[in-house]
Amino acid sequence: MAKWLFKSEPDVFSWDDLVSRGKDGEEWDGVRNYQARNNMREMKEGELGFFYHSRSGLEIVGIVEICNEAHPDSTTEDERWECVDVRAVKPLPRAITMKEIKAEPRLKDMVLANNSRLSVQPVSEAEWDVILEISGA
DNA sequence: GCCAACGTTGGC
DNA sequence: GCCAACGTTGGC
Repeated sequence: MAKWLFKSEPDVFSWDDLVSRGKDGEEWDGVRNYQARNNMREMKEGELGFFYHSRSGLEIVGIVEICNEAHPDSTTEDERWECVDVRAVKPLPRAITMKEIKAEPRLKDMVLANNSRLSVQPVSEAEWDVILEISGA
């Protein structure tokens, strides 16, 4: 199963906000970038992703699950934009910072470290495992 | 708060 | 179809 990573500014929508939505999760709306949208179209229900706090957080804080595959974004009439629904699964035992990711040779090719602008991105199985490992999971 | 990097827009 | 101008993102 593919792995993913979702970025959000904690001041706008944080991990705690997602946790508060419970098992129904939240629509990952507002994405207006084709690459990010295409990634969401690839997602299958039940796949997992990391939740990353950008800008004022700069760390991976938790694991989310895709609970609804791509559907039209309810926040726009523009039918180009689609989104998935995600729900919080569990927090990482320890948040992994951008600094740690950049310092870890095995994560040097991670999209997060190389294309800071992409808000929804794929994570390789190897990268996924390294993050869990250094987090102590 | 700054500004580099990136994506998008629109005039030609 | 090119590319300059513009707006936004996000690390620092």
